Amino acid sequence: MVSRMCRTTPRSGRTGRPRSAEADAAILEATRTALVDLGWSKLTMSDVALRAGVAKTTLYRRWANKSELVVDAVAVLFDELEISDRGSLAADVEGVVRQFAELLDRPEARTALMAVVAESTRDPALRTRIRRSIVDRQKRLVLLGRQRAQARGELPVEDAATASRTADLIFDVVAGAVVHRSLVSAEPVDTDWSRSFTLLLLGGLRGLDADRIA
Amino acid sequence: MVSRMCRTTPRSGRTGRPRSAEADAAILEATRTALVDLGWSKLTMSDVALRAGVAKTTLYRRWANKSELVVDAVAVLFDELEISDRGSLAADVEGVVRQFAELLDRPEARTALMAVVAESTRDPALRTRIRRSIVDRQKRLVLLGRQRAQARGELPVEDAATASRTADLIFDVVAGAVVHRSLVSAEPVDTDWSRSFTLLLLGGLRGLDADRIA
DNA sequence: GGATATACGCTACGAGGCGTAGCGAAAGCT
DNA sequence: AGCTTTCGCTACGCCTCGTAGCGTATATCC
Repeated sequence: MVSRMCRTTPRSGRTGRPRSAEADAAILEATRTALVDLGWSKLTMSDVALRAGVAKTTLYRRWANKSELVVDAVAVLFDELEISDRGSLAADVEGVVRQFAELLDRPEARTALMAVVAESTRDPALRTRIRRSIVDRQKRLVLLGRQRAQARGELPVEDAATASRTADLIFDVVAGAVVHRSLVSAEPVDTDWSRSFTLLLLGGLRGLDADRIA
Repeated sequence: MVSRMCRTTPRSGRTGRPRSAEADAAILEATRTALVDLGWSKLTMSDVALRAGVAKTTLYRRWANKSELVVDAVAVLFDELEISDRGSLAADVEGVVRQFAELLDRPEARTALMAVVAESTRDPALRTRIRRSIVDRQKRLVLLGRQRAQARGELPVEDAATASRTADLIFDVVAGAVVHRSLVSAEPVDTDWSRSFTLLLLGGLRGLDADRIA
């Protein structure tokens, strides 16, 4: 639960007045509500500072720009995702797909996510920040799901290298498809779609195994 | 090939001096090179006007804002995609995946695509513009690929409703996965990945059929 | 306690983008 | 011709960005 919050170096030296943790929390909260009210493009640093009851300079002491601030503000939302054991791999996948879709329905998430990814195409530092605080942390869902499925005998056990590549593939397919469905196609991720998608994914996984055996 | 280019109404009444087609082309071209040089966030209307050798006011007579201009400038890139007949469904899918990945490697495409999608989450007009000029036009690839595969006997023929839903699903999975792989995970869409992904997808499609029969 | 070091709130500022208004000139159409 | 619309140009008000400078507050170290 220790959110790393790797903002502008808070000076590892420990002398002087420490940064206010309340200010941190207020700023991130204000950023989220500003995202809801205004969206990414109309969100301004001055507005966030005003909402947080903090001076604008305080924001710039912690975050270099809007993108980095928003990544930190939104990252915590993704920690709510979890893959609960529903008895079968299909049910587990379907559950996490629905959860992810609900997350993307929240205005602060949908407006921020694509925007920071777009920004990251020209900002390597931002890209690694996104990976560390959002993307990589969600791979746990894939790993856990696979682990459970293997324990149930639904999926074969693979060597480490293959397992890693397969997990990456699954992650891109699941996250990509859900994001594309809800943000680009702008169609609902309802029960029907989730079920069809899960069927497609699991069938595909069996195909991968079959290919490996053959 | 008639690019609809539905910008600010060019006055369907036909009297008066017509808009310069050269200006149109110069502006869109300038927008693409500006995207390469500066990226989405640092691209300015003034800069595009300068590059195009056109007054800034001319831009605003045609496009309401940066997002709409960029959508039109980038849309033409997607028309280059084609699904050539490579003899098998697997080869066809793999080919279009690689093509799409190459497109997303171009700096003007990668920086623009996510940005306008992000913007569209708060701008319904922009969203429909994106759908019409980019997304929907690419579904032809899915439809054509399926058609060929059915002719080869690789895929069963379905009724119209099922076919439409399946096509949408495939589209979201393919486009979503490739975008996520290259822009979010920032990993290369190389031969290995394309092959694994195709295997997963085709295996999944067989699974969908099996489920429908059972 | 005092010295030091940092964070904070505040004000002010220059730089630069946005989008519009108003002008005279150009280029079509009837 | 006369009408209509576009074009290039200049100028403008509004807003945001990100920084500098100041006095004050709050920590740690001696």
